[in-house]
Amino acid sequence: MNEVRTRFAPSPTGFMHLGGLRTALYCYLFTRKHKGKFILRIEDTDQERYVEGATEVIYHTLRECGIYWDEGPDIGGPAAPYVQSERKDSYLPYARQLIASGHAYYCFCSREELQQRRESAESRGLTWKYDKHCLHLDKGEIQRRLSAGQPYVVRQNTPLEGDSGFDDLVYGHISAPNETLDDMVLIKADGMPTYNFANVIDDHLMGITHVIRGMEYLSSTPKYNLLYRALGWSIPMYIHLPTVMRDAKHKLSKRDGDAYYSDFIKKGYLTEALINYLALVGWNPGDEREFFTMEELIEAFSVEGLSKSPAIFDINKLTWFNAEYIRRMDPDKYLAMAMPWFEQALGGMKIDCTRLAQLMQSRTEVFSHIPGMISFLRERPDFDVSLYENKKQKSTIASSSGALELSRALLDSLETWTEERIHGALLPGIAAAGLKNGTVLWPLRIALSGQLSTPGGAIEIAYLLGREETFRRLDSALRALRAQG
RNA sequence: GGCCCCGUGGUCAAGCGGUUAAGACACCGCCCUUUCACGGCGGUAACAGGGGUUCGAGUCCCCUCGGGGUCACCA
Repeated sequence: MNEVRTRFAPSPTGFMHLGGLRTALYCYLFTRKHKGKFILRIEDTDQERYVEGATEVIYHTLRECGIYWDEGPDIGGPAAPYVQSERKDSYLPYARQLIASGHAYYCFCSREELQQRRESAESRGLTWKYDKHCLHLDKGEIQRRLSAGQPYVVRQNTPLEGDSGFDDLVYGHISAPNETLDDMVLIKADGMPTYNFANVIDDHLMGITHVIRGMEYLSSTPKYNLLYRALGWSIPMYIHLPTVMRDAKHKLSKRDGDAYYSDFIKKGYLTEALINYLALVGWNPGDEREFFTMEELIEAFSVEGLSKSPAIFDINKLTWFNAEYIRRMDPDKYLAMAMPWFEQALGGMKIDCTRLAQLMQSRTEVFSHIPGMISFLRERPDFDVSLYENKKQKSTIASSSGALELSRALLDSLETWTEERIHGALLPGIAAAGLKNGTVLWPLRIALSGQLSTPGGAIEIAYLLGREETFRRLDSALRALRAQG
């Protein structure tokens, strides 16, 4: 069997979209699995859509994700160049060859004429398809217009009879009656090839054996196959991928503002978690495994595991993956990654960040959630005394005053402010008073934090806050309670 | 609208003619516990509908419905 060669062919029109990233991932996994060559090709035949710097974004996003190409614009290769705009002279000869063999023809219809005829057809309830008007121009007429410099495009001459159905590795047999196929434009008036044409030519010239792409190309594939045959080339294998959806009705789109790789990274999602999750949207390994390194994905990947139906991107599940990856992270790495978020929430506050990180690691789902979870350390929010009420802890607003006074008295004698000492002062004292731990520690935590749930309990928070701030908050809470009662 | 594709719980998704129809996320409950989170245990919840074929259908066929894609001198 010949070597597997695949390609990922994005357009440099913006940031890396998650749908595109998943396509690149599957393409990469398939290729590595089969020990083939993965090629990166930049499709920039549309000058107007070119975005400065977009190519670089593609490069570093892929590399950051652990997707490496064997041939590409920046590293070269036997089929160079790998940027379509640099290959523009190579398409026209093939178009001419197709014209000569009758598989394509010059078309001089202007956009206005086309629009008119299309509208006319549609108003009569007919489905518009290019009417092959220019196919019937005689040679002399064509030559005359050409020499007169009249603008033209080159169109594919699709047959009116027969069938161009083909077999897709994921979707199985796709039927395609030729009569439904339109004569698509191959060469635009500016001399540049259309995406459709350039794709076929480049895939062949680059020796692509397996075309892996989104299923939006499923219905144009028959036309591509006609081109391959007309040129006498062998048709690649096709692996079309189901769409990644935002919800049942919409695909994940750039407009949502939530679809770019960089958006997720900014929010504090980990690349590994994102890749792991993305791999599972539209593919399953056939067993119960959920956590995969890139190596394991390569090992497990198979076309049989690919699904045909569109899959909704579930931010919930991604977040769960992210939280799992964070929990499994080396504590030092967690501290390093969490630090900027700690600083954002705490400003210049002096605090034991190592301890804070220990408390936060199992509670962090997404890094951007951190500031909201710990900002109470910097400034205690105003809170309602009803927070002191907790049935299970036998804590009431009435009992809380006493609990706080007791806490204050027990802590007052402490000189060394460590968790161990705080614990050692508080718990025996609570026991001696004949109270339940929660009855004292619940209100204490509320008084110190001003909120129902916190990372860590009363002792940890008192420690993090430091002696001075702990007493300041205790006293303020006591005052509020007295004012109340 | 024409053509193409898809249709198992809220979501991802096993299942490839015979299963009590897995598992994961989410949700709910219980346990652990000074809150929350983690962890442990348990629970609610699905074959879009209708016809066939078959001893037997989520699995095969047809129709209906629902959804997506595509019909550009965009890629």
